[in-house]
Amino acid sequence: MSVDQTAVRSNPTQGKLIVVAPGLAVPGFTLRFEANDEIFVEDEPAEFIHKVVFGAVRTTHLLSDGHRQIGGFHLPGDVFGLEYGKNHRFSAEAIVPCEVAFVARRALERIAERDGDAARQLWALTSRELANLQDHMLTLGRRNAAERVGAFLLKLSRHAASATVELPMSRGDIGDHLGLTLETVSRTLGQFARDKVIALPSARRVVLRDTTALAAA
Amino acid sequence: MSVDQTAVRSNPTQGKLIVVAPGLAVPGFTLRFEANDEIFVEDEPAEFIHKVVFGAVRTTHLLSDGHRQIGGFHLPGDVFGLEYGKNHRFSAEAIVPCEVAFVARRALERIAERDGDAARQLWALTSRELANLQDHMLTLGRRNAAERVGAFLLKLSRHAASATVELPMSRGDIGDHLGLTLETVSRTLGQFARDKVIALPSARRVVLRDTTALAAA
DNA sequence: CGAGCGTTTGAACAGCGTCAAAACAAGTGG
DNA sequence: CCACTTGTTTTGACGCTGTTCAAACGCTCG
Repeated sequence: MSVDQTAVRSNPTQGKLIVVAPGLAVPGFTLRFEANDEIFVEDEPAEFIHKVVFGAVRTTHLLSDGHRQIGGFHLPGDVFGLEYGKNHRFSAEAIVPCEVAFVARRALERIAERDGDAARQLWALTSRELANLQDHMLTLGRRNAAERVGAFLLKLSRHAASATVELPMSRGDIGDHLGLTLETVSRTLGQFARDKVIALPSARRVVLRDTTALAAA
Repeated sequence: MSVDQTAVRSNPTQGKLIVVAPGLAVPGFTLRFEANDEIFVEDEPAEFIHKVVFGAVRTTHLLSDGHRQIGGFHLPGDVFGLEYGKNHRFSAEAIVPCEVAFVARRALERIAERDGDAARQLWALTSRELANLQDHMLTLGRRNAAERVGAFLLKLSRHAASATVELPMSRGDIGDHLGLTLETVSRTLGQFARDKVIALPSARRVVLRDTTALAAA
C-alpha cells in the first residue's frame, strides 16, 4: 500500500502535530480507514510509525498453514508499527472505522539523532512493547481458556478504566490473539455470564461483575 | 543477591572490557556460576546487563499457580538482562557451570547520553529481543507439540551453525519454554528419533537428520 | 423483509496433560 | 570396584480440555 493512494481515497489531514510520546510531538498527518482496511503489510518497508486517534487496530501475522496470529489490539492513544529493522514484521488492519496518525520514521530519526531524550523515548516505546509481549507470552504458555479470556477482559477493562468493556473485535480475532478457536472463546464468555462473573448485554459489550474471579479463572 | 557476596564466593575477574554490541565495548567484570545458581532475580533492581561468556543461562518467570515460564535460553555471546525499566522482569539462572559478564547499567547509560550510536545499539538490542519474542509468540500461539519441538531444535542448530546440537537444558526446561510438559517433550523427541528425523546419541545430544521434516512438523 | 455475517450451541474426536512406574545416568561413599 | 542414592528421562494408561465439524440462531443493513 502506498500512502499516496490511501491519501487520495481517504481525505487526509496534513500538517498535524502528533504526540508520539510524552514530550515528543512530531509533524505528521492522519488518515481514515474503514473496517478491515490494511494500514500496512508485513515485510513492507516501515516508512511510518502510527498512533490510533479513534477506532481499533489489530496487528496480524499469517502463518504458512493458514493460521493467523494476532499480535495485539491497539486502541485510541496506542502507538503501533514502530520498528527498529527496515521492514514491518506484522500487518496492521482496522477493526472498525478508524482514524490513524502517520509520522515519518525519517523525521523521527532525525530528531532522535540530535535529541538524546527523544531517542530514549523511542527505546522506551519498544521496551514497553517488549514488556507487553512478555506478559502475553505468560498467557499463551500455560493458561487454560478461562484464564486467557479472563486476563484479556481484565486488560481491556484496565485500559478503558471502566467495568464496562466494548469489544470492537470478533470472537475469531480474540481467539487468534489468545491461541484459542472462536468457539472456545464464545463458550468461555457464555460460561462466565452463566456464572455471573460477567454480564453480556450484547455480544460486543461485556460488564465485569467479579474481577477477582476473572483474575483467578 | 548482592554482587559483592557473589564476588567473594565466585572469584571475579575485574576490569575487563565487555563487548556489549558491535563497536560498543564497556568496562565490566565476569563471574562464575554453578548449575542452578541465580544470576539475578525478578523484581530486583536491574543494576547490570549481562553477557554469556561460556555456559548456558535461562530466564524464568514464576506464575502464581506454581507454573514456570522460561522466557528464553542464552548461549555464549548472547546479551541478557537488558531492561528499560528499573527492575528485572524475569529471573536468570545458570543451567550449567557458566561464566557471565557484568556491565553496570549506569556506565552504559552515561556512554549512551553522549554517544548517539551507543544509544542506538541499546535500542537495537531491545528490538532484537522483541523480534525473538514475536517469533516465540507464533510458536506458542497455534502450533502442536511436534511443530514446537521442531522449531526449537532448528533454532538451536542455526545458533550453533551445526547439525549436531548439545542440549544443556533438561526436558522440563524445554517444556516450560515451549508450553509443554516434560513428558510431551520426551515423547516428541522419541518420535522424531523413531522417524529418523533426528538421531539421539544421548539424551542431551541431538543430530538433525531431516531439517525439512522438522520445519514442516 | 430477506440476505449475510457473526455468534451460539451441540456432539464426537484427538492431542496433550496427569499420574505412576520403570529405566537410566551420574555421583558418593564404603 | 561395587552398592547405593539422587535426579533425569522414558514409557504406559487414562481422562480432560479444547478442536473440529455441523447446524441453528440472531443481529444489522440493504
